[in-house]
Amino acid sequence: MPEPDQSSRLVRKLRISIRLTASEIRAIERVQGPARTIAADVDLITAGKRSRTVRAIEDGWACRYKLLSDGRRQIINFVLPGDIVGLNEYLVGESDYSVTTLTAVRVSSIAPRSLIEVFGGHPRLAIALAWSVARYESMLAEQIVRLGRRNAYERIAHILLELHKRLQAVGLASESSYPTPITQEMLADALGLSIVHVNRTLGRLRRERLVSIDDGRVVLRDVAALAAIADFEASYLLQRQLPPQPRAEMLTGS
Amino acid sequence: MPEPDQSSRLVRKLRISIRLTASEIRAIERVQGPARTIAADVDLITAGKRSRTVRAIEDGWACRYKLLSDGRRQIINFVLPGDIVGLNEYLVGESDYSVTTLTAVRVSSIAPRSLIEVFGGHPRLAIALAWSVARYESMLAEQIVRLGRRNAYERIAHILLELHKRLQAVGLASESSYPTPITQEMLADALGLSIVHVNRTLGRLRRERLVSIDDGRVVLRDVAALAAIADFEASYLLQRQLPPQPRAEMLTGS
DNA sequence: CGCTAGGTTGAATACGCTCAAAGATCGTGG
DNA sequence: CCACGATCTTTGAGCGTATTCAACCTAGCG
Repeated sequence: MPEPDQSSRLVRKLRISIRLTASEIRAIERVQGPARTIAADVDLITAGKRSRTVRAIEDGWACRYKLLSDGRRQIINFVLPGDIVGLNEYLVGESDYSVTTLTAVRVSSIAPRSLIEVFGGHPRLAIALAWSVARYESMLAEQIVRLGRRNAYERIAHILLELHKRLQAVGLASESSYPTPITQEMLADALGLSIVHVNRTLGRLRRERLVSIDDGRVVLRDVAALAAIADFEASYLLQRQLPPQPRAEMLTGS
Repeated sequence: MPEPDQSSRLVRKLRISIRLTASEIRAIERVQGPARTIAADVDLITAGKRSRTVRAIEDGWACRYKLLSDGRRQIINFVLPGDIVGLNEYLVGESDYSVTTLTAVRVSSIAPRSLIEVFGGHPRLAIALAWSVARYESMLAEQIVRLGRRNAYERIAHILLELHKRLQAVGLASESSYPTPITQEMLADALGLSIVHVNRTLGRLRRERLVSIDDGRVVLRDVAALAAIADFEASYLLQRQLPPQPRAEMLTGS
């Protein structure tokens, strides 16, 4: 029986792209401050305001969203354990979007300077981080395809599969199900649909024994059929293991 | 009379975020190889293939897109002069998306290694690049909002305004118009609409004397009205000038 | 026990799609 | 030089997906 993985979610996430050494793992855990808990429905980042804090999500869900002036809301993407929030905003100095917690969230702060110091000593970690930023871009691109060229039925199937893969990567999903705080309203705002239509479409998926969401848990009853419906291709999420000495020259310039 | 700006599009783009010194400008121009021309409808990057070339677009239009297995196409974003293509793909080693030229395109190659060397000597250039990557992410996020929460009329107004601002930034648009190779099919694929519906909606915008696209030129006849319709907020594109010594510590770790 | 948040359902409507056909422009080959 | 094909645009008609409005249900909580 394998012993349970006790490392932080951030470590688990970065591990996907690179096999980390013990010293690298310690280095990551050193940049993370002590974890603290933030309640649900609190803005981590507010649109239009300066943002100088970088955080790693340890537990709980958040989302990045934007409001139109008439109140319509669009969720850009969901933020899950293992994700880093605020790096982009720190860089630009101010955010165009808000990030809000959907549940109580356990986060640790990261001092950007200490991040840089660590990268100096562990260039492969810089690569792992750059990789994860690149994967974030791929997720945004896939969200664009989802909204632009998939119908409601396909969109829901697709996003539920994506969340499954992402949670699996950090050890938070079983083979075919995962706990979730997601409401039909959140799904509607993420998928560019109305609540009513999400409800009806979820009902159809349930009647067809493909997915159900009950009691805070998504159960994928037929992953293969769902993937076919959604034209789901997980490669944009999967991160291949880099070779022992990956393209370190990229960042060190050596 | 101000003399015309002869610098490369890449320099002009990077200049937006940072006031560049003469030596920095020379450094940028040194990393760019000689410009060469690529025909229209040629893939610069092909989905699923390894990609090791990084290019700066000097002239012409391209787009990043993805095909679903049944042939539906979604354009993720348009790639304009001044943009860099392939950095993300170089990092991940392989791309999930294709990038194809929409017109003949003049590009210069950038050797990633020389890029790193230059950053060593000019840390502010690294910041300018990171900034432009962050702005790219903002554009993807705004495309998500456009597709998820705007109707056809608003989407078209919004994207035409965005293209205007982006082209203005590199000196390719006048106060209220710009040349464009865009077809109604491209607009449809970018905005998640059918060609027919794009045609009808463009017709409406033309009849209302808001925009017209004629003879390869977009003419914005009433920018203020368009911005109101689209709820267009240019802040996600505008890049503020950094202070003389910007957060260089971020990248140098000093 | 009443409030709130979330989920469910029906009916009418509207936005956008598909299918179909035809006009316009341009390059090319007979 | 004109005909032909190719690409892009335009328009009509009918249909379907998704929206809006409205009402009602349920569970949790103060």
